[in-house]
Amino acid sequence: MEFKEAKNKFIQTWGSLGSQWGINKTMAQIHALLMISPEPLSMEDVMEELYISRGNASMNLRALIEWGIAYKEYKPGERREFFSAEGNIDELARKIAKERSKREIKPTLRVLKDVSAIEVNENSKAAHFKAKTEELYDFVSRADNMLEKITAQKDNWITKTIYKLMS
Amino acid sequence: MEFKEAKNKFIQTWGSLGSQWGINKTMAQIHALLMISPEPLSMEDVMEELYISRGNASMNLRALIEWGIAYKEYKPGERREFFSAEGNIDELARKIAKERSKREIKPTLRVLKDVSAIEVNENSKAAHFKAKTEELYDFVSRADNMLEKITAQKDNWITKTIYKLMS
DNA sequence: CCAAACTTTCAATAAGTACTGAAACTTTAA
DNA sequence: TTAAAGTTTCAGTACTTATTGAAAGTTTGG
Repeated sequence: MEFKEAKNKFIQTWGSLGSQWGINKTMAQIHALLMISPEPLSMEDVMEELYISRGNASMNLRALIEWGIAYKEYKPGERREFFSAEGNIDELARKIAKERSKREIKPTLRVLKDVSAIEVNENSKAAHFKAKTEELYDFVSRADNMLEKITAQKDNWITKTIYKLMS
Repeated sequence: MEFKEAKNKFIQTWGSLGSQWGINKTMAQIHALLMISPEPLSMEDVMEELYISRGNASMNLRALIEWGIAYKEYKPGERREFFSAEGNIDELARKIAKERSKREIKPTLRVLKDVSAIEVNENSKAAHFKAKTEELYDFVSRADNMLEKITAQKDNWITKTIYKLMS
């Protein structure tokens, strides 16, 4: 396999991985492209490499920046903006975990808390519902907590976690 | 909030959570319905509760069974099949983690291994690509490993993990 | 072996999501 | 202050994915 082929394969794979994880395909592809580029890229570069429109590039670059996994850069003497990806993979994973917790886990916890708060009399279906959703609330909040603890470890959190798990 | 309202809210929330995580909405909704039902449900029950067609119910029930998070049950004297959800949440999470690792992480690792195997001469772009994808391979395989270690712990793996992380 | 009860499949279609492209907006340098 | 360079927005459209529903398939009891 030569470079160009490998590069395309990587970008496609990262893109489809993204869509399986609720991140849109183009956003993940742009991220892949920035990650493997030694130099920051202009929006024009991104458009040309991925054959996408200006609008699409603009929206997804913005989303990447909001997630904190891409940065705008300015080159001296250049008017346009350049973009680069978060280079530290640990940090990348940490930011993704944080963002998903904020967007998905936290809202889910709120709903679980609400729905498990129903009053139950002798209705066995309602009682079962209350018990089950309470159990889920408990589980999800503990899992979220675990994720926070794992990613809070500064450098090499994966290695540190594996090490601790062996004890 | 009364039972019926809470129940709907829970099913909707679980459904949209599912689609954010690459599981289809109906599959997640059926799972939610089975989880909160004290008794196994027939396909007819599922169709009526969620207002979905027979085909849809059939396909998604099958998918849930393939994932190992729902079971077929037979009642004496009843010809039709009944369905129930995995009742143990620890086990549920473990099975989901396992399935996603198999479907997404493992194939990604294969691609990362392949693309990082390119030969590089003095081409700096290719060299950077190789380094970056090797780094990603390393990270992802360690993360997958960590997930396996965490979920391998028999009961209460979340609690155990949190405890170990505090050391 | 048959027909009734039930389940699965899949082509057609609906629903949902992402993308384009042109217009509006913003910034910069002269 | 202006126009050129660059960026964002969003309505319309294309593309993708999920769902229906009817036909085909399967199982069971008599």
